[in-house]
Amino acid sequence: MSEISSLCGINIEDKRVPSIFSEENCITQMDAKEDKLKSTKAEMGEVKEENERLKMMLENVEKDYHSLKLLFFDILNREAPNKGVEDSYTSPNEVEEPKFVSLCLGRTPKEPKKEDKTSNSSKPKENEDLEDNLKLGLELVSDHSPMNNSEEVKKAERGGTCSRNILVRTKDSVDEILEQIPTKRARVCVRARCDTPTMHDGCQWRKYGQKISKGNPCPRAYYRCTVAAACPVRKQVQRCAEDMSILITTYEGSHNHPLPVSATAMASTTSAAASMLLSGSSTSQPENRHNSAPFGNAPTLLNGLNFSHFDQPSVKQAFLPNPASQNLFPTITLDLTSSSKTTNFNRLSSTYTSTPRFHPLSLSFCPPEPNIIPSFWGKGVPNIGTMTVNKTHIRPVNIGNQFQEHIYHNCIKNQTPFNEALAETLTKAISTDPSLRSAIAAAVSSIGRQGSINAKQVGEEILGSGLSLRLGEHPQYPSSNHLNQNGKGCLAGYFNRSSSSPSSSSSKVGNFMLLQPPQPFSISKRSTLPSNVDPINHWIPEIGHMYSKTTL
DNA sequence: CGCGTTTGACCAGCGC
DNA sequence: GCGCTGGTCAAACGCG
Repeated sequence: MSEISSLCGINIEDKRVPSIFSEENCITQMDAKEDKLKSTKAEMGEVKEENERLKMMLENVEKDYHSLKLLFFDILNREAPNKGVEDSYTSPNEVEEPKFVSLCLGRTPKEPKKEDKTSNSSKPKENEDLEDNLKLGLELVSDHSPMNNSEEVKKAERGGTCSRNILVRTKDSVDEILEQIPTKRARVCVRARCDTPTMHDGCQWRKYGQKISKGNPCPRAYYRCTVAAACPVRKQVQRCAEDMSILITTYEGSHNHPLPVSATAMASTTSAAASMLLSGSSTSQPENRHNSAPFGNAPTLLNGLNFSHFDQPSVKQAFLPNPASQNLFPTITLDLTSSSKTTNFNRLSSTYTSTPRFHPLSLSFCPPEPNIIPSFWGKGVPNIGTMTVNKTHIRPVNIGNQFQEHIYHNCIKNQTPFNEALAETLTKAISTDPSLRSAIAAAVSSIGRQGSINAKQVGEEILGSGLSLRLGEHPQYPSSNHLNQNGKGCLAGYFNRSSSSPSSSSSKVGNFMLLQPPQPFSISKRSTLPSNVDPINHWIPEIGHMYSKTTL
């Protein structure tokens, strides 16, 4: 009763209750309040149900998160021995599918500077770094930690936080490990021919600064992503001093927001490149350093792409607009130009004298020698797709990918022409490496945009015309060897195959949408990984990672 | 007037 | 410690 009375807002005992309040009025009001109470209770019930549902969802998410963690470390544990093994290649039929691909380009705020301050006053020495990398890489195999924790942290910080190595070594503490994952911050440098001040990559950028950097008369512009308020992604844009038509765009960080479809191509490119970098940059084996070609940093063929691994102390950074600062971060360069020759690596390499903490990777689509391999992009389109073949550049480099070795072994063991080996390997690479697929897709998309050609059109041209991308048979190609000229092709065949799969995240055949990275899927979807999710690419938006795993 | 760009100042890291 | 350099900030400016 007291409850009801209180609900009426009337204090029955209150002597000040006006006499005009008749009992009838009070009862009417009480009825109204009771109705209100009932409705409130009903609402509370609904809220409780909703709460229960949310709890269940949270539990599912936590379960999923836990299982993913377990899976993650299971993969790491299985992958660790392979990484260190001298020859991880088994057989063409046993090409290991990529377990997962991290697309995190470094989500952490600008912690390195602070950490550097507090970690160790002693300055890093390149040899130490190299040794550190080597040590850490070996520890991946041995799972043995000769260093104490503080040393470990110092080394990690000085060496650029090789989080993956730390991961393996401290796998007992999963949460602690996961916290360290984002500490490795990668940069992706994209070189592309572009007439406009900046490359159109689909994102919204706000310029916040411009500087004249040393060694380049062209100013460097600094941009922030403005798609989301707190997006940490930044990019630096600078014209190449050697060739003003080349625009060097360096991306840093990962978007913390859904990307526009038009932006996913470049984002996936940089992410894929960064994932390659992060997955392999720390596991260079010493023999690679010593057995390198005289070029040393000669681009090595990986997945049919020119992949330079600058892992020699003498090798300086190339193509990087800000060599000094970028040493703080692992950097991968995607060369989407066609003019740069292999020699550029040498020439530019000597331009900079700083010692990289990280050994930048260059993912080049350019021919080291002209006319040595068919380029397969059409005229009028920036020729970024020139697959390069040059035997002298082939050497197995353990950068976390077996494809290169695959090619190598195909050539050596099977006595097959390199080009055929490449064709076979590339096909397999594309079919098994989602990051590569994404990179190629994005590259093609960006071609379309840069060349004022609709990417969709390009894709349709390529896919719809039944292409002939027989990479190994360049004599069949005329000088230009454009992919979209005629014929049928491995790439097209693959893309068509992949797109025809009902489980593919994007289903448009003959449209380059199919090459876009999978759209972020919701938590509820992630918890069960339904069949309509791309079984290869799983985008985890919350942590900015793309997991590529067929059996997640 | 709002938004984006420009540009000089400031700060931090690094090498000498 | 000092100077150089890269990166960032923020006020001024310009444009629609």
